[in-house]
Amino acid sequence: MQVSLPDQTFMDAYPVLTRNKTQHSNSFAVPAGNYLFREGDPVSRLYRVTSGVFRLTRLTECGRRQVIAFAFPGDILGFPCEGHTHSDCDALTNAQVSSFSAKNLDDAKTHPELHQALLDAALREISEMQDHFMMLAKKSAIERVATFLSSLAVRIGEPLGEQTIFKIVMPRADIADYIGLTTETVCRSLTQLRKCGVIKIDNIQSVVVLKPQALHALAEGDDNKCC
Amino acid sequence: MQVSLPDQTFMDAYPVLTRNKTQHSNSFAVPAGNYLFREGDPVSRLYRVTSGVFRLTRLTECGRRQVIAFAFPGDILGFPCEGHTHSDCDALTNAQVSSFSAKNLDDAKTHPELHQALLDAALREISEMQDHFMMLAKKSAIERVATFLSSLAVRIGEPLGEQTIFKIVMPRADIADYIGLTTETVCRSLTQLRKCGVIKIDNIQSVVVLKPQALHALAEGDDNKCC
DNA sequence: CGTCAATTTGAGTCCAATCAACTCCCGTGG
DNA sequence: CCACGGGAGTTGATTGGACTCAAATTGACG
Repeated sequence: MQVSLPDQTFMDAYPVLTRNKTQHSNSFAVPAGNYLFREGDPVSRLYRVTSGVFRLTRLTECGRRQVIAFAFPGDILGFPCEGHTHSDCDALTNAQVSSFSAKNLDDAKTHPELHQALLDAALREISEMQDHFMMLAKKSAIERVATFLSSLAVRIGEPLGEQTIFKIVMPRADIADYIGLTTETVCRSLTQLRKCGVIKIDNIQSVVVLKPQALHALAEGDDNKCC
Repeated sequence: MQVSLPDQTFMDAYPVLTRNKTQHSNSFAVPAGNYLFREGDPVSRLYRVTSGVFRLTRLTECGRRQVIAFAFPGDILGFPCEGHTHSDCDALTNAQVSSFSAKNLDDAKTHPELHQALLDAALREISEMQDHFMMLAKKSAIERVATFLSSLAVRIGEPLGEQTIFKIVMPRADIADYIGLTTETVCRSLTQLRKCGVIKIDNIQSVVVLKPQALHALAEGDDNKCC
C-alpha cells in the first residue's frame, strides 16, 4: 500500500537527501518493536525506509485493529493528512530510515519537484488501495492469502529459477489483520496452499512459491485452477 | 472516498475555472447512465462535480465488480495514476461537471497552488480510504450499513431538528458492492435498522435518521446499543 | 392496467469465526 | 545437557452470519 518512490525520483527532487546529514536530512536506526510515529502525531518529518520492515496500524474506538500496510525499503512513510499522521507505525524488524523535514513541503513553489513526486506517490498509493478494496470486499480466504503472497513475491521475492523465495517477517496475526481474516484462517489457507504444492514453507518465515502461475490464478479467483 | 475540495481552494488555485469557459475550463452536463470516463483512459481532463452523483467502479479479471466510491458535488474526479484513470466513472443521476485540462498539472512550478490542493485532496482521500479498509475488513453487515448511512448523512444530509434526512440515489446493488455485501444483506440490514426505529424509509430513496447517536454507535461497533 | 426491474422476504447452505487443544520453537535456568 | 515455560503457530470441532437460490412484493413507467 505504501508506494515505492524510485530512488532516482527522490534523488532528483532532493539530491541532498540521501547523500549527507543536514538539518533537512539524516539517517537513523529504528530497533524492532519501536515506533516511528503514532496516530495523530503532528507531521514534522517524512521517512524513507532504507532497510527493514515497518507496520502501519490503526485502532477503532472499539478496540479492533486494522493493519493498513507494510512498508519495505524504498517506501515513504509519514504522509500527513491535514498536518497529522493517520496511523501508528512501528518496526517489525531492526530498520533504518532516512528522514527529512516536512516543513519544506508546505510551499510547492520552492520544491515543485518534490511536490510532483509526492503527488505521484500518493496517486499511486490510491490506486493500490483500490486493489486492496477488491480483496477485502470480494475475495475468499484462500484468494486473499494467495494475493498477499503474490504481492510479497513481487515486492521482496528473490527469483529462484522459475520460482520465487522470500521471508514473511510479519506474524500471522498481522497478515490476518491486513487481509481481513483471523490467524487461524490464514494458517489454514497457507496449509492448503502447501498441500496443493503451490508453495513450500520451510521454517515459519521462509516461503518458496513453487507454482507462481497457480498462485496468481488463485489470487485472481480461478478457484478451480487448483486445490 | 472522493474527497471534497472546498470551493475556495479551487477558486484560489484556478480563479478562471468556475467563472467562464476557456480552453482550460468549461462546464457540461452528464446525463444519468453516461460515462464520464473509463478505466485506463489517458487522463487529459479533471472534473469537479457541480451537481448530481457519480459512481466509480472497477472490474476484476473474473468479473467481480467493486464500487470504489460515490462522488457528490464538490468532489474531484479523474485523478490519474501514471497518466491513466484507474476506474470507470458514470453518472447515477443527471449531473453537471466543470472540467479543465490536466496538462496544466504536469509542471508544479507553473501551478504550485493547484499542486498543493491536489496533494492535500489526495492525502485526505488516502485517509478516508483507510477508514473504508476498517469497514471492509472488520465490520459486520449491520455495522457496514450503519456506517454507510452515517457517512451519507454527514455528506448530503439535511438537518431536520435532531434528525437528518437524505436520499439514497444509488441502487441497493451499488451499496452492496461498495460496502462488501450482497443486495439481500443490505436490504435485511436496512429492515433491521427500520424495525429498531433507528431510521425511517418512506419510499425506497428517502431516508430519515431518527436516532443519529444510535446509528453512529452501531457504525462504530456498539452492537448491543440497540437492536 | 400490465410489464418489468428493483427491492424485500424466506429457507437452506456454506465459509470463516470462534473456542479449544495441541505442537513447535526458543530462550532460560536448573 | 535437559527440563521447563511461554508465545506463536497449527489443527480440530462447532457455531453463526452472510451468501445463495427462490419467491413475493413494490414501484416506476408506458
